[in-house]
Amino acid sequence: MILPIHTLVRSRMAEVVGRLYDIPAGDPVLAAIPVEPAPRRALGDLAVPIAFELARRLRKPPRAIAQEIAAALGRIEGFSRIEAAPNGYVNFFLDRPAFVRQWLRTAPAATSSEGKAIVEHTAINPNKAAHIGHLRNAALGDALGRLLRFLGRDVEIQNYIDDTGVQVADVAVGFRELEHKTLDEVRRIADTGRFDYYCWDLYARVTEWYAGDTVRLQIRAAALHDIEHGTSETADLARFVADRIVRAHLATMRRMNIGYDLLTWEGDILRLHFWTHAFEFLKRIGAVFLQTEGKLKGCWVMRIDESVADGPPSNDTPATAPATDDAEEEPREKVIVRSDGTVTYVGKDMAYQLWKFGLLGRDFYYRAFAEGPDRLWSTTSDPAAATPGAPPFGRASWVCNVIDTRQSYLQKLLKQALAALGYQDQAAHSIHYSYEMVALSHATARELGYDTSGDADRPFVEVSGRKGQGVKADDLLDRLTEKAAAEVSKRNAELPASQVRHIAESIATAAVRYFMVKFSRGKVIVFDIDEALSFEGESGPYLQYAVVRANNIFPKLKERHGLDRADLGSALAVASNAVLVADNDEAHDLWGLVFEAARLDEIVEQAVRTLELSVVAKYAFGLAQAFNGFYHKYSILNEEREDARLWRAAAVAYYSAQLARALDLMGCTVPNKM
RNA sequence: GCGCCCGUAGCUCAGUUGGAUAGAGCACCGGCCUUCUAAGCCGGGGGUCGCAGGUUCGAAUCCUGCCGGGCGCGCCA
Repeated sequence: MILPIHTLVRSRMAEVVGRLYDIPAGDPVLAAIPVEPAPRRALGDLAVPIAFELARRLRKPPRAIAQEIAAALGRIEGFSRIEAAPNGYVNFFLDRPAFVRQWLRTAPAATSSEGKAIVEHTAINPNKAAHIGHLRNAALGDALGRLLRFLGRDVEIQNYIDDTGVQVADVAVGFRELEHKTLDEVRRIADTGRFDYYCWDLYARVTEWYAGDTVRLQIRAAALHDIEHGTSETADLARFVADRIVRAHLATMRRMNIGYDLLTWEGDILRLHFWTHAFEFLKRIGAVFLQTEGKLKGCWVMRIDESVADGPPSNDTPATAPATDDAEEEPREKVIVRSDGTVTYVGKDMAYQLWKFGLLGRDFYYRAFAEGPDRLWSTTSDPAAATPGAPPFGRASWVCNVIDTRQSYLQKLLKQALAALGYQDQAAHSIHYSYEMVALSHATARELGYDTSGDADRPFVEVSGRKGQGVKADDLLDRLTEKAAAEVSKRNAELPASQVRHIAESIATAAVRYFMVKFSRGKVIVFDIDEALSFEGESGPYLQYAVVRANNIFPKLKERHGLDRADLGSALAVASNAVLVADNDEAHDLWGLVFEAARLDEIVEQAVRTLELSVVAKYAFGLAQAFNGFYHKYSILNEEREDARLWRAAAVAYYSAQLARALDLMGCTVPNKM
């Protein structure tokens, strides 16, 4: 664990500096002492630049201060050396042998006393196949859940299903009006082919059909009404479509190693009158009110406070808040309940959010949606359909909604509604995990045969389910699997087809998942098919390969030297430390690999704190690079000095375990061959 | 118009709390498979960090203004 080391360095530093220069304990200089990884192992492991900060105050050159601090620190348990660099850094050298021996033992599982965290992600409209935009969402959401669990948090993953929205209604209308199909006929289509692909095309056709004559929009409105209330054929059709498409999405996500704890259906929120309940709250408190004049007359609206921050709450309120003295600027109002009495998406979401925090005073019924090793629960509004034994869902202390940045405005409203109801704490723990969208590069759009003339002067082409324009998730996975299978067969001619297939699937998944997290979240991914299909350079397969090669060493080590991977720890206990503590490239390179591998915990902590998961991807890649360099430079099996062989094997064993953990955090598995 | 995001090598992107010589992948050029898997490694060329001010011992990073691009701001979700 590297974290306690930072803490140790910080506290000893604060103590010594405070004593040396008579600085009180509360001084900001001592409150947050920066501890950085040193740029090169020859310079040290941890570096503290505090002397620069003190230089002006003490009117002394940084170098002299650093020297005084280093001398005063003396010896600290766990460090072999502490020295002042000529430029003013105080550098800490870890006791290498002690740490390698310690790290080689299995790391204790982290535990957290914080309450349950709910992560909502995926939430694809159940009316068409999943596309690459949805993959980014799911890859990020799933990885976030894994990171939180890594930190010991109790995590619940929810997938929201909008089964009563316009998108499902549109496909139901398509089957009825364009294809004149009965429910039984639609069922036959679903049973005999790729239903999500079929609906993908149908949805695009319906969109065009509406555009052909706007009168047809009334049909949509009627269908929507039917689905929300009625037990009509259209409602049955919509129910069927939603159920089948959800199952298709689950299958797609399974290929990505993504699963859920609970499916929450919007229809259940409606039927259980969650909204009615939430509405009473909001009315009583005055958070929503009936507009009696203007164009919003007859609507229940919420006044929008533009000052509500999007990110984590900052406690320093800006004293210089810009005075909105312009009277002509009328306050923004957001419709929550339409004049016809129906509730908008925002309203339903508020009720859902309140439920997530256990604030609604109502609960769903639950049914088992899928059995098997990863049992999946689903909400239901029918007590008779409930399955006994459901765990206590909801009641979280931290809620994170993974939704792209285009919904920032609505997520802000959600937060504000909680605050307006007096739930300041929950509002502060209502997190919008916002990320930028996925678009298509012109080259890829052209390759897929889309008409991009409308986007000719734009930097990229929009992905649009409505237009049926995009790369389907399963198509991408299929292409990757096919390509990976060819590569695996090429290298392992003796492998049976089933095993090739299995490995290829693992590679394909890693390729997609790594691709989706390697970009920082604020960056638009301009999806280029050739780039995504690459297995070289900074890619998931590169990382997998770096673990596979390392793991291959151990059976041979056992065979040739009779040394078991599990016994490295005890073998090291009697090995000489010389190869690790020398001041030469060999020692620095060996230690460098181990030290880098040990930074995983720190990286995870940073990724969760900043909600920037790309740091995990970048770290894993850098670690793989470090190993590949080491692998080429230093042999293990052919190393003649026994101590060196032992330390190297230990370093590689530790590295490979750590990189495998990092890969697992991104939902990637490690094949035994590639 | 208002709000949020982006601008770093030819292309795609990293750059942590402001800190040591601004890095990586792709592409390009040159090397390395009788030695643990070449999905790899080593070397090379390639930079006004959008522009201009400011703060600081120190700025790609923080502040202000501007320029360019994207996305929001609906009785859609």
